[in-house]
Amino acid sequence: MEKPSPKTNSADLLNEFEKRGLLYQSTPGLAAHLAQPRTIYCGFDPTADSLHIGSLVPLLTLRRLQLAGHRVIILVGGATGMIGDPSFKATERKLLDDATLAHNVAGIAAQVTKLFADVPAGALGKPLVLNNADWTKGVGVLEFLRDIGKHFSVNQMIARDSVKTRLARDDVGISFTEFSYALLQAFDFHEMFRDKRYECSVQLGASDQWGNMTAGTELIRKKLRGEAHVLTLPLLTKADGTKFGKSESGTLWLDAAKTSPYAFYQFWLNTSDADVEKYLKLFSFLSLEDIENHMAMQRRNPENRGAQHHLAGELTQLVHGQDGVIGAQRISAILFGGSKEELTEADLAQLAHDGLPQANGPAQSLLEALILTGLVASKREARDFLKQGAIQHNGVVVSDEALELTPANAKYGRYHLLKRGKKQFALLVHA
RNA sequence: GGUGGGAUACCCAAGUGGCCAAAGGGGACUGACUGUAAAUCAGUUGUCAUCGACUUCGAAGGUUCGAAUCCUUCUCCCACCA
Repeated sequence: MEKPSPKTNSADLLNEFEKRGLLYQSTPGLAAHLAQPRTIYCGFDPTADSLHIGSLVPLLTLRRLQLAGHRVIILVGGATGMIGDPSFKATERKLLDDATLAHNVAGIAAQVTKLFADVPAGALGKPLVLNNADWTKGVGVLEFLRDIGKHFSVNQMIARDSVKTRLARDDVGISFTEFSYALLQAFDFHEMFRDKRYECSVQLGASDQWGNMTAGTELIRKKLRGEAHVLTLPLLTKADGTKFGKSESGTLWLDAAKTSPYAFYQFWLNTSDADVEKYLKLFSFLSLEDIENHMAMQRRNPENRGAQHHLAGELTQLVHGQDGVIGAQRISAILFGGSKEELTEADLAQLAHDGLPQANGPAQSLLEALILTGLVASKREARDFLKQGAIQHNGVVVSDEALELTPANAKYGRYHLLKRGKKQFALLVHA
């Protein structure tokens, strides 16, 4: 990794970023540059039709910048997505076909548009969502190699750490296609810098993008004699060393249809004590003073998990809106509040309505119901869980796989609340 | 085009005729303890079933009583050379 450059502390905003742990590296002179309203962009690769929480730090940092009076561009990589970024990746990327790519670009564009809908326009205007395919598609190969490729030194490119990972391995290599990714990304920056509609002069990205990003500032300097800057965000880590952003159910998407607001809320609520302060600083819009207050209370009464509650509430609000938070909190209160025996019919109807994993069906065996609701992957696994005492039916541990779930033993003649392990719930509802 | 190497379960990786549903590690999950935390300890981790059966080691054929392991063809990947 290239060494972090000296950081200026002349601008409050960057100062704040640094205190929050949002600033990893930046180009010299960034603080002075940001003294005036600027346009700042960050790119997102359309590897799926929704972004996931891994993209939340850059997205929210863009939000901070827009709120501070700058204008931000969310760039969806319709063009670069065809290539795949090799930075620090162990193996060659899978290429996506055109239809998938178009679908993904559209999905992400809609998503970020919604996410920034409530942000006010600054001196330069409202946030923009762009697709780099718009200016990349029409460029010919010869033109590109001649005008852009000429400015890149292969010697420098292969010296980068982000590429070395791949060059060093003896079982995989790197294709020229992937190797070219940095050129395309630099070209994007160059185009948005040059275009009078954007005059984008700053790029934001994760720390693993440093090489690709500075390739852009170099290109702008050489070709346009322009001044452009970059700043990178630290890679998010967890205190116990495991990977951030995964839960039992897999990737946490920002799309409510892929990850329910309830599951999203629960993810943040389950943040460990060791990580919650860091997350509040990175993700929440609370001031540093307020965060310190939360943490003081947290240290006095860690079992209340006040900091986690705030984190979960604020982020669910940002991503899923008021309705999302209310639903998620309601389900959480019902499921983790009192005894399951006390659930009212309205509670259960609410759970079903708020998107708890559920299935509708006639009377059937417990084993079948577990599979139908998706709580278990196979009968084999279901028997395992039953044997281990990990399955509850309406609040009671059950171990008989043949137990018939009928309207007779359902709550209010309709609802079977099933639980696997400590936190996985699902409903079987009779029509 | 030439030479050599490789493809094993979620991932990494051992295995080179039967003792292989396949070592080991990671990850994940479950139980205990707790605060829906962390750490720790114990267990589970191909599918279906009562013993047991079935499918799986890049793909398709073949040899054999028996194949992840041997043979043939094919697909894909990598390195070096031209």
